[in-house]
Amino acid sequence: MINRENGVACYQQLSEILIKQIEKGIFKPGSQLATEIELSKRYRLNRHTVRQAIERLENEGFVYKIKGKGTFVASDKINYKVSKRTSFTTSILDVGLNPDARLLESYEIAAGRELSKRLNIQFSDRIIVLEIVRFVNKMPFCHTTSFLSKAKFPELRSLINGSFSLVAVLKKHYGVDAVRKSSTFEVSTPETSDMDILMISQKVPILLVKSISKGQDGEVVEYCVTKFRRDMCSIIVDFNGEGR
Amino acid sequence: MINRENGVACYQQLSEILIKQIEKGIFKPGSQLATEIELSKRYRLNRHTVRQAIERLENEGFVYKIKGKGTFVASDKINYKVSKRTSFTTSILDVGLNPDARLLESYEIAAGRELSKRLNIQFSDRIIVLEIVRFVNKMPFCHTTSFLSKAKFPELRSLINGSFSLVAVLKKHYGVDAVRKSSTFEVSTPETSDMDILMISQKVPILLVKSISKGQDGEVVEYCVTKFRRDMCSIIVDFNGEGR
DNA sequence: CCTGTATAGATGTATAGACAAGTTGGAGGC
DNA sequence: GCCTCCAACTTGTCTATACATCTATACAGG
Repeated sequence: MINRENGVACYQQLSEILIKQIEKGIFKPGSQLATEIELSKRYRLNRHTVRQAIERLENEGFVYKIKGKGTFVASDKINYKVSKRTSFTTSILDVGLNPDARLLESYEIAAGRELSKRLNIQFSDRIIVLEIVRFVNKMPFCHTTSFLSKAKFPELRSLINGSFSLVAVLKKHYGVDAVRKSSTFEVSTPETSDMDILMISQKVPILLVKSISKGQDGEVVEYCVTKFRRDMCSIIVDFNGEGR
Repeated sequence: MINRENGVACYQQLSEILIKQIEKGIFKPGSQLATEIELSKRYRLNRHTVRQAIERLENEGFVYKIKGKGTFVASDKINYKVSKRTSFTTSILDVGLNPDARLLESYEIAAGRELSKRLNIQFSDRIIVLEIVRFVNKMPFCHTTSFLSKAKFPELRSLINGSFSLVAVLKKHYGVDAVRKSSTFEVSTPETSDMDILMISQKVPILLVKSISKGQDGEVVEYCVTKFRRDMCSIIVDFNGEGR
């Protein structure tokens, strides 16, 4: 199966063999791949070479690994829609899945240089920080850190408790209609804390989305940084839609 | 420098040491990192362990490697702006850099199942395919494959020669005002052909953006797939702006 | 001056062995 | 029956060695 004379690295050949098998649907999502040792015997390769091959599958989001258990075929990516007005809950419900959220922490900090610029407030103004983990079908999906001006939303921390639709709280209690204005997309790798929260290894890339929302008056309402498990989603940006 | 008792993998410790050094600006973009062997001697680690550490830096876009030469500190990412109407050229000029493009290939194919759906045409209709590589400051930046209906733009292939602003050609010769309607963002890894075109190794992730543009009449004009070197850019989506 | 060769040094690939750490299931004791 | 503990199996980490491949430089020969 592995050609050792054609100049193509063995681990790349094995990668492609495995990807083809997965794409053909030979394995169902969640099913276990052959173990590293089985593969190394079957293809007459060293275990490290097999690991190199599987590493690429992991990076591409085809498989995930659990130490002590094995390597498993990943589920299809979720098509996560982002537009001016989409919220997490509606986006996930739209694709027929089950959204959930948990407020990890809420605290206050001084704005500092970067945040004061983003939120268009003073350097020493207080900022409310909300950290929320969102789940899809009970699996951790993304980790959002939101920054809002304390002066504008003084009671936000107590209001948010129990409700995870920030947009709804802002609308109901402050009459603010927050609309996404811009988002920046980057690929990164998780920090230690994110590894625990999102239950991934450091080797799995994450999609980093930084968004700015503004109110009716054009003032910045929220700056948020969301870390998506990149193996779980592809993100669809709708330039037109008001969403729903 | 490396603590072997605290339960943190050596390669992760080294990763963080190197990242900190780079972030502090000790190395300027383009400067060479210590070689693998130097690092392995300095930190008393095996060369493979050093390679594991550097692999993460490469994945994060901090460094790039050239076989036979060494490992080099990468430049800052380009903030590439995408909105309804931004074009590559204006986006790059906006950030003060030098855009360029080259038409790799143009050819025709039958639509087939997926493309006919995307372009809203018949299964057997002909499609014009344009492959364009775009450069920033002479460095390959992205690879775009555009799909357009041959019936709508019969002479496109000869018109496009020499001009790389597809939008301008459509406007000038067909009176069509193409506006981006939606874009899908995914992280992937390059195919063999992309590795050559974008001059990257298979290990460097790429950002895959699939976009749909429509004309004034609301009909789909273009479906394009763009592969960005993810180490070279972060992408900013503007939900409001008409761009320019 | 140009060219081809030799060499040193860099990363890339493959192999081998060892141990760590997490998971699972079964044997054995209670 | 239930619990504990151990053995087997899995992935994770580290080391060691060897050779391939590519780059750059130096140098000899034309």
